[in-house]
Amino acid sequence: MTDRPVRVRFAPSPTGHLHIGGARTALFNYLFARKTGGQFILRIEDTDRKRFVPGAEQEIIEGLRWLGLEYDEGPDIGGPYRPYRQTERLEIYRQRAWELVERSAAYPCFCTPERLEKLRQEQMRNKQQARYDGLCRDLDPDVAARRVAQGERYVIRFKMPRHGVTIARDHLRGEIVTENQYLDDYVLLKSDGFPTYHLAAMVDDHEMKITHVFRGSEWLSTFPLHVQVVRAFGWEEPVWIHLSVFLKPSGKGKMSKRESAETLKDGYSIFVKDMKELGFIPEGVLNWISLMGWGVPEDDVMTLEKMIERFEIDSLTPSPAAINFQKLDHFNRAHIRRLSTEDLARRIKPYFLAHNLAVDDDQLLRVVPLLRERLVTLDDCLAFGAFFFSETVEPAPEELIPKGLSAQQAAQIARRVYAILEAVPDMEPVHTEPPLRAYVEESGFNVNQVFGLVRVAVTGQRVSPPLFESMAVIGREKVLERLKRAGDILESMS
RNA sequence: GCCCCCAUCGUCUAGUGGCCCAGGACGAAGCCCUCUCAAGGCUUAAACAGGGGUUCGAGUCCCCUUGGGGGCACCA
Repeated sequence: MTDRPVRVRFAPSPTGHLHIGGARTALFNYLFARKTGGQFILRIEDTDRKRFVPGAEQEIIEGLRWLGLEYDEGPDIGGPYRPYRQTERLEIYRQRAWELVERSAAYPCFCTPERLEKLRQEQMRNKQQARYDGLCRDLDPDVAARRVAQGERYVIRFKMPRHGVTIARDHLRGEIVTENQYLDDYVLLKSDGFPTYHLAAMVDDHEMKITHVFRGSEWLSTFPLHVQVVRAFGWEEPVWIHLSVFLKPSGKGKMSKRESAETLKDGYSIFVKDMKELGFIPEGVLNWISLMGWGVPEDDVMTLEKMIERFEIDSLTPSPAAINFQKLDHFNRAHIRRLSTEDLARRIKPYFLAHNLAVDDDQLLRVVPLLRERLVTLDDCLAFGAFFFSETVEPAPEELIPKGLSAQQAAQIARRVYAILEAVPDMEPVHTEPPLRAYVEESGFNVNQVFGLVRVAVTGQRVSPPLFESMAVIGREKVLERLKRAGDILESMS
């Protein structure tokens, strides 16, 4: 059926933040489009006025842009099938709904919400499945038309076959057979004139010539309906691909609002908008979400290009996947490590600037190689390397004293190291390391004691990038200054 | 309650009837390297949910049970 050029779409509703589940749906759409040379479309499904969140559309667009998932048609860039916002297509849905009425595949329903609520209560009480009882289903079409003309409030319902079965085909699961008796006469057009998803999405997918529908498996339960609607119109069906859902890290259920908020405390998030601030890079996030619900044989650290190359809809998996933030860390770190020096420098510079550190670009370029393999998230650059750019460091006095030594011995080491480094032509490791190692030898202290002290003295911290390389970047003046200061502190303690 | 979907190491997964005493990755443990922290290298522990079939042969096909998930709206 897919001799048509591939056209796929990501169709979120602007009702909240763009989360990783949505991002992954967008990713798979994107990968498939790029893989096949087809088009990737962004469509905004904003027909629910009650849940509409102002700004949500913008957040979706920004999120996709940040991730690098460029679309070919969309509300902000237009395209041959515009508009791409459903509230701007209301007339189309209204006409299509009535087209179905004319084909006797749908009917106007005048039942009030109150009556439906009562009906539902009663069915629940009798432990029956809650569904429409079909009161308006067999109304005379002329009578119905007259009532509509008179301005009575109505919805349009789909006339679901009462008997037989509906066979729908999901690409990952095969045929899904549902007995029609369990299906309902779903509302297609609401009384406010807005369509429901069931109508709008089917109409748009058809009009926009969508060939493959990637969507969350929460749509599986209404899948038979959608297939029925498409068939009632006599349209060609797209290939349906229902993606697995994301479960919380424990694997028990989906993440709640509260749980989502709490992950932020641990430095993680399921919302794309938070990722940048948490120091994650698009490459890492993309790689992470791509591997939930997609089985790649080997070498799973991939760039977008690599993903496009390897993407196959047949290797998508239907089972739910638990979110694992440790993997986010892993992929983020792996991709940071792959960044060029210039690129990484550009990305971490803002973090230093935000902390009022004067960043010299040449110096930054020398810092990056020392930091690169130590960063899990971009903001780790501060914990690891703020001392490179700060005027002074504030070592904790007790940390200056190596294990097993007295303050006096420590002071002696600091003074001696100062003297050795002062005598050396520059701070390059070839000049600093040999004499200091020689000193370790003759002094009888061990490397950890001596280098540890120097590390705390010049970096202000116990953990840092390699000492000698770091000193070379810090520069002679600051190194000596900091060593002197450490010596002073230690002397005052002894 | 009813309907639908899913089911391999803790997690993400490979596996499409014999190549599997089940492979990779994350995480864990240990060793090596080492100026700290990382990175890197090597090694180890760790799974076919249970029960019935089908078959010469089942992780792979069928059924049941169990577990998990989703849905039962004039929300998407």
